[in-house]
Amino acid sequence: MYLRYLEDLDTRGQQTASSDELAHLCGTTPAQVRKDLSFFGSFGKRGLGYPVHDLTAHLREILGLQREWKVLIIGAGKIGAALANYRGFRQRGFTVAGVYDSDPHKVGQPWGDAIVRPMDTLEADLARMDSPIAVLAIPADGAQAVVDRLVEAGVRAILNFAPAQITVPANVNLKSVNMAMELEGLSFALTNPGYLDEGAA
Amino acid sequence: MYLRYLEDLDTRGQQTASSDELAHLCGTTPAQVRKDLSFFGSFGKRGLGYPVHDLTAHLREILGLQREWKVLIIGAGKIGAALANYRGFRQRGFTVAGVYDSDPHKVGQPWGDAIVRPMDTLEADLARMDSPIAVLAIPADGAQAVVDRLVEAGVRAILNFAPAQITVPANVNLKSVNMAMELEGLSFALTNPGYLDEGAA
DNA sequence: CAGTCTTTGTGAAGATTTTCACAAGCTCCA
DNA sequence: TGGAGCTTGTGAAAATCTTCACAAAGACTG
Repeated sequence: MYLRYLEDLDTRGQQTASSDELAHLCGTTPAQVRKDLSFFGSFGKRGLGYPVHDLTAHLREILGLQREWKVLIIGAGKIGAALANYRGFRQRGFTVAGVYDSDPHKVGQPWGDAIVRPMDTLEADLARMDSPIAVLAIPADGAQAVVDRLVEAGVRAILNFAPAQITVPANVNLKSVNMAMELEGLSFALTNPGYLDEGAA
Repeated sequence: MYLRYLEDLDTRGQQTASSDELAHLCGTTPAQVRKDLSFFGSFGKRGLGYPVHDLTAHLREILGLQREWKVLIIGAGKIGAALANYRGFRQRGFTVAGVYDSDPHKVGQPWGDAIVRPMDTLEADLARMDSPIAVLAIPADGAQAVVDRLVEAGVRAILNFAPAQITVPANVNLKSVNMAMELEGLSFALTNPGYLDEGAA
C-alpha cells in the first residue's frame, strides 16, 4: 500500500514524504507508518521525512518486484479474460505466460497475445518455467484438483478466484479472492452499523 | 468463512460440528472458533458441538443474508461481465439490479437479463432503490468521481475492483479488491520465504 | 554558528487478540 | 440413575499489535 502511494508521489515529482503525510494518504497513523517501515530498515531522514524515490525502490526490492514474474491463467472464461486484459498486470512486471482451459472449443483460440492451451500440457510447460504464479479462474468444482496438480508440478504461489475453499501444503502460498464473501461482509456492515467497519479509507 | 463450511456440512446432512472440526476445516484453532462464535451468542451444546443447521441460519441472520440485496454493477467491461455472470451471486441472494456504462456503444445492449444503462440515470435509479450495493468495475481514472456520485446518491456499500485508492466518508462501507496488490503479496512471499505466510489453509 | 523547528526511530506503555485451561453441562450407556 | 466421555463457554495468561512520547539528528534562519 505504501508502495502504491509512494509511486504516485514519485511520478508527481515529490522528493520526500513524512510519516504524517503517508499516514494521511493510507488512512493510518504516523507511528504505524514509522514502525512498519523501520521493520525493513532505516529509510527516513530526521527532520525531512522519507526520500520518495529511494523508498519506492527499496520497497520494490523487498517485495521482489525488480524481476519479471510469469503468470499462468487457468481458465479461459470471463474472469480469465478480465484478468488477462488487465493492464496493471504487465505494467507491474507480471507477464501472462499462458492461458489454459480444459474445454476443447476454447483450446487453440487466440487470446490477447497468447493462445489458449490445453490443460494436458500444464505439467510439461511448468517444468520449463521459473517459479511461475498461477491464477485460478475456474468454477469451484474442479478447483482443488487443479490446485493439487499445480502444487505437484512445483507451483509455489496461487491466486484463487474460484469460490471454493482450497487447501495447500504449508510451503505453498495461496491467496483467495471470494467475491461472494466480500459482498457478505458488506451485507453485515449494512445490517449492523454498530460494529464499525475496519477503516473508512 | 464459518458460514461457508457450515453450509457444506449442512448439505451433506451433518447434524452437528465441534469447534475442533470447524477449526480444522477453517485452518484455525478450536479456541478461536469458540471465541468467535460466542461473541454473537451461545449456539453450541456442550458434549455435542454446534448444531450445523441452526448455526447456519444464525450466521445468515447475523450477516443480514435473509433478505435479498440489490447489486448495481458500474462498468460493462470484462470485469463487469465476469461479475454479472457469476453464479454464486444470485445463488447467495445478491441480485444484479442494473449494469451501467458511460460508453454510448454499450448502453442499450442486452447483458444477461439486464440492459446496459447510461450513467446519467444513476441518481434517478438509485433514488428508487433500497440500500443497494454498488460494485465498481471501471478503470482507475474516473473511479473516485463515480464513488463520490454514488455516495452522494445515498449508496452506503461499495465493492471496488478499480485499481485505485478510493476514499469514502466514515458512514460508507468500502471494500477494495486489488489484483495487482494480491500478486505483489505473492511476489513477496516467493522472494522472502522467511516471513511465513498467513495461514496455509 | 547557535537556536529553533521538524521528523525519524524506538523503547515502553497500552490495547487488542489469541491461546490456555478448566469448570459446567450435555449425552450415552449400563 | 450414576459415572465416563465429550465439548462448550469463558476468565486468566500469553502473545501480538498499536500508540505514546521523547531523545537523536538533520534542516533552516538570522
